[in-house]
Parts: sequence; C-alpha cells; structure tokens
Amino acid sequence: MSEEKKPLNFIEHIIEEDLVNGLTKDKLRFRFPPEPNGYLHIGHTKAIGISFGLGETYNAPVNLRFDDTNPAKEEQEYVDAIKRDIAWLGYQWENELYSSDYFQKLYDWALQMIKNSNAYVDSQSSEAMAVQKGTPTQVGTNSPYRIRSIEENLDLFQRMKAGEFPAGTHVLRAKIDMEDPNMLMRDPMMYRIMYAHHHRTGDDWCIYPMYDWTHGESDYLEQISHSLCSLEFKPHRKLYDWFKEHVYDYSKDQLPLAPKQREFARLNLSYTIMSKRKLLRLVEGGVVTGWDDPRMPTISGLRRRGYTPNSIRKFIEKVGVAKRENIIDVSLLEFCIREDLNKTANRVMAVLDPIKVVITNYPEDKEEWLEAENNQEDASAGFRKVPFSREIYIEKADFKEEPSAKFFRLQPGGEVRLKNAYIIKANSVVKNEKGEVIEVHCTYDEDTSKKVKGTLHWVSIKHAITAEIREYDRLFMHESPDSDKDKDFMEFINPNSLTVKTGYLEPSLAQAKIGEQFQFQRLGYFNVDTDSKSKTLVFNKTVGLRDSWDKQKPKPKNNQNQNKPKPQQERPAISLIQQFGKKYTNLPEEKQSKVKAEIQELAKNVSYDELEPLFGTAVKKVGTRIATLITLKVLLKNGLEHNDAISEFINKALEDKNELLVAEATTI
RNA sequence: UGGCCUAUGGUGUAACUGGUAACACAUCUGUUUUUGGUGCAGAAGAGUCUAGGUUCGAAACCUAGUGGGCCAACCA
Repeated sequence: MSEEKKPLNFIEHIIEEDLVNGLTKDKLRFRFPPEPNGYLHIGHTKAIGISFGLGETYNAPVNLRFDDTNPAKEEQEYVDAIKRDIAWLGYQWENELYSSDYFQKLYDWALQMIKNSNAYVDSQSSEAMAVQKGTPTQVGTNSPYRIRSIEENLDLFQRMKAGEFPAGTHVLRAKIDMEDPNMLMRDPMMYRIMYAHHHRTGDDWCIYPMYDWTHGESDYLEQISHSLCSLEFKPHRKLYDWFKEHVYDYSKDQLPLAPKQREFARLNLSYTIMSKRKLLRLVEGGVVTGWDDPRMPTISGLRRRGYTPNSIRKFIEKVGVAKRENIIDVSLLEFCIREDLNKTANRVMAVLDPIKVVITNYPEDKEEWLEAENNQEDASAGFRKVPFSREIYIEKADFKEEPSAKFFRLQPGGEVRLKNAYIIKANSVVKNEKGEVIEVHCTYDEDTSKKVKGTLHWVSIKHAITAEIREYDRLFMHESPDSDKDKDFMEFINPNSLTVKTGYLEPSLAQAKIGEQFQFQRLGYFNVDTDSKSKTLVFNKTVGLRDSWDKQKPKPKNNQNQNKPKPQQERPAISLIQQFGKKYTNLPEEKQSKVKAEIQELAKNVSYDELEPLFGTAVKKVGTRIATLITLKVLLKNGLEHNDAISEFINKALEDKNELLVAEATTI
C-alpha cells in the first residue's frame, strides 16, 4: 500500500521482523500512556506520533491509557486536557483506559508473587533501604526482612491493603537480586502505603502499585504488542521483562501475548525546555501567562500561537525516530507551519509600524474599493474589496531616504507598487523637529501595467481598524537552556520574548473570529487570540515569512549562525593532511593533483614528530599512506635527515600493489 | 569504581542487513512573481568519532579507546 521503499525507522524494522517471525498483523496493538499530572507538550507529540502513527500505518488499535498510580500528583483536569490535545492533533484512540482499572488484578497477581516467594514485605525505613540498595558502582545488600515466611508476607500485605498500617511503615518488594548491576533489579518496590484520594478510585485503596509493577502488566492486560517509550526507560526493560515473565506464567491461557518494550530518543527542541516541572516554574513564576501562553512549547500553547495539527504532525514525521540524543532546530517546526499556512491562510494587509503616505494627486474626498485576491495558492479562496484613499500607512521600514543599493522599496524619486492598487512615486518628505521623516508625499499613477521592482502592502488610514498585535521571540537565549550544569535555566530567559504593538488593519478583518488565521502580507502568519473582545481584536504572530532581505542587513551581535565554515586554520596541518589522505584514492585525477598541491603546502607546517606516527598506518589505508609520503617528500626536501623508520616506510610503499602509492614512492 | 544506550554534512533522519553515503531543514545561486513570500532550477557542504581487526570489499560486523546520554524518588 505504500510506495515500495519508504525507509523504515528502527521500530518499524522490529515490527516487520516480528511479523515475519509469526506475529500476525491483527495482534498489533499500541498504547500512549501519559501520567495525568500536567499538560502535554511538543515532546509528547513525538511519542503520540509514534504510537498513533504506527496504529495508522498498520491499521492497529491504539489505547489511550492514563498511568494514574500516584494519586498525590494526578488530577482530572489533566486527564481532560490531555484528551483534548490528542483529539485536536487528530488522533483517535481505541479505548480510554486507566492503570487504576487494573488495581485489583495487580493485587491478585501480587499475592501470587508472594506465594511463589517472588515478593516480600519490607518493614524498614526508606533511608535504610536506600543504603542497602548500594550505588551504580557498588552492589547492594539484602534486607533483613527478605527471608520472611510466605505466610507472614501474605498476612502483612493483606493488612497493608486493609489499612492497618500508617504510610511508610511497610512496602512490598520483588525478590530479585541485590547485587544486580542494574539497580532497578535490586528488589524493586511494588507497593507503597498511601492514604491519598485517587481521582478515580476514591478511597478504595490505600496501597498503590509502583510504575514498574503497573506499566508492563497494564500492557500485558491490554495485550499491547509493542510498548514504546523513551530512552530513559531502557534500564527498566530488564525489570519489565522479569515481571512480565511471572505474570505470563500465571495467565498465559487467557492472555497469550507478551508485550515487548522498545525505547526511542525523546525530542528536544532548540531554545526551549521540555520538562513539565520546569514548565510549571515558568507558569508559577509569572514568566508566561499560563500553560497555554503562545510562547510555551505545550500543545495548548502551540495551538493558541496558531500552529495547526497538520503542521505538528508533519514536524514529527520529519523529525524521525532513532536512539541518539538530539536537538532539533526550531527552524524545522517553523518550516512545517509555514508550509501548511501558505496553502490555507488568506492574505490580508496590515501595517504594524506605520509611516504616513499622502498621495497628493488623489482627491481628498475620493475613495475606491479595489479588488484583492484572498489567496493565490488557493483558487477557491475568492476575492475581497479593500478601500483606497488619499492617506495611507505603509511600514516605516519600507521607506528610506538614503537607501542602500539593494533596497528596492520606496525611496525619493522612486516608484513602487502598492499591492492590489496603484503605483506611487515619492516626491518629498515631511520631517519633525528631530529630523525624522513622518510623512512621505507621493503621486500615484493609474497605469498599473508597468514593471516596478518593489511591491508594498498598505492600509487606508481612515478605513483602518486597529488591533493589538503580539509578537513573540524565543523564550530562551540559550540553545539548550536546561542542559547547563552550572546555571539554572531561568537565567537564560529572554526578557524580550513578547512585543505588543498596535496594528492598523484593513477593515475586512473586523469580522475575524477567534482562532482564524491570516497571512499579513509580507509580514507573516497571524491568528486571532482568545483574548480578543468583540471590539478589540488581539492577534498572535504565529511565525514570520522567510525573509531573504532581512538576512542581507547587518547581523545582530550574537548571531547564532550555525552554518559557519569549519575553523580550518585552527586545525593542525597534520590532521588536515590525514583527512585529505583518506579520500585521496577516491578522487578524480584532476582533483587529486589539486589535493596533492594542498598537502604539499600544508606539509610546510608539519614537523617530523607529527608525521612519524603515521608511518604505522594500516596497510589498507593507502590514501593516508600516500598523503604521508607526499608530506615526507616535502620534509626531506627541506632538509630532513633520512633514518631507518623513513626508509622502512618508503620500502614498504614501493612493495605495495597500489600504483599511486608506488608512483609516489619511486619519485622520492 | 560498575551496567546499559549512543556516535553519519550546521541540524535531524536514511543507506534494501557488507559493494564507496541519500533525503529534509538550514545555507547560497539563478529564475518566476502585484508578497525580498510561494513555485521552479541549481550549488556548496560529510567520506560516516579514533585506532586496530575480519573481508576481495566496512558507515554497517568484532575489539579497544574517546565523547555524549541514562541508572541510587515509598515519581512516572
């Protein structure tokens, strides 16, 4: 059904392999398991996209399972928000499920584990247990309670459940191996006592299962075939499998499929943070106005900012799936939203930083309603009328009294086209006492057929409506704000992440509805914010247009351009020679001689001590040996004395079967 | 004093399980254009972390080193 060879990611490879090895397609089943303790963010969309995406490509069900085993942190509000966000992204879950649905089953299995001597009740303090647990580099030691009898364990565990003990007095632990190099295998906790009200089970339970003793078992109960999670759960896999093997043993007749956990690298976006806890600090610290602040990387923030479900799904698709740590550049996200909006957003004219233009040969009381195309990318978008009159606004940046050569907007004596209207020519300017231009006086020409280089957007002053315009910049000035070991991410906050201004918009915008999206021509994409009132519209700038003019202007100081050439000068000549050598034999002849010349040039800066180690280069690395030889020749010419090492190296080269190498060696 | 994961252009992901590295974003040209947008055409940029090994042949397999990440919550 797909085009033959769309490359698969490693998870799809695993699935394909399982399918080949006997797993039938109808057994495929996935799940997305958020903890309802906060809002979903762009990082979650990767996990969502992977599991739900797999569901779509294999036509398999995907469960939405709330991992709600810690009543202290979880709330119904988050459940609702999560459902809303996933649905907004356009994904459909097969079943809405909760880990708490499985509390009884988990409890029954736990009793079974105790009966089989695979679990015991520990009655130490958490501190004592922490000490016994050891460290990553040091093995742990057994708890004194590890040898309790089955009967005693059963009795204690049942009384834990009955609420006979205060919180913190007992826990149930799996009996595995306190010396396992994987700390999660050192008798991990299965249950703790907790007198907290659960948003779904109320006060039915006072013991709650831990993540590890819940997650895999929930997967198993739901007969999930592939349980996908992020890399930090890799160490949990061993425990996941340990628990799984035991419960499988108890229930394989009813539940024949044993799920498989696999891990992928989570998403990181440059200039933003992804941790719920840190996001919460931004909200509580008043840095942003809430979880849905348009600067937030939350799904609700992106939605409010104007990102479409389509663009986000596209983004996730482009980001790919692998196992190495990554930081994705925001420009990819911006590309995705531009690509989407370019096709769907109607074009309008709005001036955000105005300067007045008076068209002196246009009658004072005249006005015209000119036709304007809504979206040239979409023929069905139709046309609208925009009013034209004697006095209009254009952007301040679109007029320059003393322009540079490449500037082709309005300038004294110059002509420019007004989008959807006439061609105007600037004749004179009016300045204030500070010498700043406050008005440009122009004359217009009704002949719109001639060619002029620049086209400006504009708005008729007397017809314009005003609106609050919110422009956003990145929230952090650091590419990876939460990865600095010494500095708190709050130190990197960009103080100018929000700019509010008043914009002058063409009157058709008066009817704009909340959420509606437009391209303000030549400026960017904007949507109507939820803060809008009927008379005062508020617009968010979703993203600017690509702007190749902007790039020509002098760069701001801390220009983060990552595309700088490699600092070749700083690399030692010998390493460059080595690099040239590697590709030497693969080069076409003419390029080869060029590279050879470069090597000879570089060789002047190489000392014998640097070169000698390369004599030992493996026989098969002919290129490197040739480069070494070329360099050696230069050194010899410059007075280097022959020695045994050199002679041996040359002799070996002469005996080689590679002609190039032999040729170089003979000329020495 | 350990275990596990990982390393491919600036960024991210590929490379049909060994045959000389592709795609997207970013960058830069040219062209079209009533958006310095879009579209179209094109360019530059890595020889796959390092060192060994296996092989006729390695980005891929093996070993070691180095760099990065994860692992000691009654969190998930």
